[in-house]
Amino acid sequence: MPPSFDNPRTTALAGVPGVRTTPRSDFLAAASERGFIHQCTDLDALDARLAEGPVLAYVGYDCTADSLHVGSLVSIMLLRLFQKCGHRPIVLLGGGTTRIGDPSGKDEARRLLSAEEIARNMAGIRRIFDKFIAFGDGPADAIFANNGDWLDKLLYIPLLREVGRHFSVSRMLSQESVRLRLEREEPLSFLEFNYMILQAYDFRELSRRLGCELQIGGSDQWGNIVAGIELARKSDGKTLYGLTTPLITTASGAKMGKTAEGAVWLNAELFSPYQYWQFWRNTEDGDVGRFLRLFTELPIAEIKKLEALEEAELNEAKKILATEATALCHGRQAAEAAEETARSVFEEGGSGEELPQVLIPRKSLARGVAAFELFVRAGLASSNGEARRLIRGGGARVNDRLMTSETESLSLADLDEEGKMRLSAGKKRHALVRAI
RNA sequence: GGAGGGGUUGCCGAGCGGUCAAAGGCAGCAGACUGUAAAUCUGCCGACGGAUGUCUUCGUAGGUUCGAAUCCUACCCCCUCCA
Repeated sequence: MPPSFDNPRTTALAGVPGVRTTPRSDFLAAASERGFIHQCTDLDALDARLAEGPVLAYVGYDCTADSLHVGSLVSIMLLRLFQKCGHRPIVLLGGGTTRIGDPSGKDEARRLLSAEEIARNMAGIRRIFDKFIAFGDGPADAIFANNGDWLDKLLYIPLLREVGRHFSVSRMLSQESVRLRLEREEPLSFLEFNYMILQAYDFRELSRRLGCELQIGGSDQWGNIVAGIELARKSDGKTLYGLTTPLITTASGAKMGKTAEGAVWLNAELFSPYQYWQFWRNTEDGDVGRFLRLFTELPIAEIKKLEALEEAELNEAKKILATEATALCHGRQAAEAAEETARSVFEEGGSGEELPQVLIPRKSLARGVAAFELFVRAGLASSNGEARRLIRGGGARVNDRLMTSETESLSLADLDEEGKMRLSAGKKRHALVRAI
């Protein structure tokens, strides 16, 4: 009996209650050991297939922003692992699907993006992958694909006749992404409703063009992935596989990836290596082991030692997590520089070179600049009002001196011997002001 | 097409002629406590170079009124039921 659409056969994992299988393939063994696997359409069969020889797998990323954030990192790390195990990853950029908008996990439709925005976003996203995955023409080199290459050319009537007939509306309505929206009485346009069909089409297309057999995605992609598997089975008689990664939340239940600065982006221009390092350094205690497994490549034995550290000792493990994760995304050198800055700032009360900097003309500084304005310029507050409140609330410091008046102005006299001053918003967020 | 319900500050959600920059919750920021953690408690949480001040905000555009998120008109969008 083939896996049903709504409730596919999910095989229990080694190490998870209800053990049935110990994966034989390197990839599944490592992926499950490190906590990457949430659900699989047929774990035993996939395992057997992976053990036979190299497989192609894809993950799709829509181009809704000019960078990806840590939410996507789980699947990126899993693709990286996949490649390291001798298989071939395909990174599918959603040049076509981004024009539709995936309703999965969203309460409302996104604003429609223009072709120019999508192209710009795609370029930004593409750069990220070069850091994590090796692309090229070799047998294990990864491939970039753009679903705009085929989706943009589709014709409506032929699509309906050829693909539409394989889709049952009642099944589509029962998909979580659709059902939740309807249950909440939130709007769901026909445009968005079609997203799953196009994603299914992508999977079949990649299987036809490149021989792709596996789609990996976040747990919210389950329905879309299964739809593709069903389509390929019905129209091509092929067996494809789906594997989802868990949604990563913090130990206290929050969705991971939000900080004072907003989303944790993977592009250095949007989120500096130092900020990135800080993000990982501030991991909750209960998440350290899990994050080390997912977001670093340290051997499991070492991770077990690190996560066993207690209380304040655990901070050492967090530093290793931060440096290793940052090294993967921004390079070892940037990671070590960030670590050094953090050491200087937090352990010596100094100021490191990696802190965000603002340059202020010497002239205006000579005249005196309102402190709240400098806080805004330094990115420590998003409006003058917010900066004022920060000062009023006793959270603002200049060179470690607590600011007491929100109208205080800062001048050349506040610069140190090196011609800089350090602004702090709370204990963790710092920036340097330099005169030019 | 018809009938009904609805669009409120990042989100959820009260308000239904003045006391409303708009209750409450969540998220966020800061303080205390700590370990750059969590939990907890406290304060802040539209913008504006100090304001019992000004401006912008309650789907959009008009209107009534001394005064509108609250009333009226038109329009846009969403939901439910009927056709």
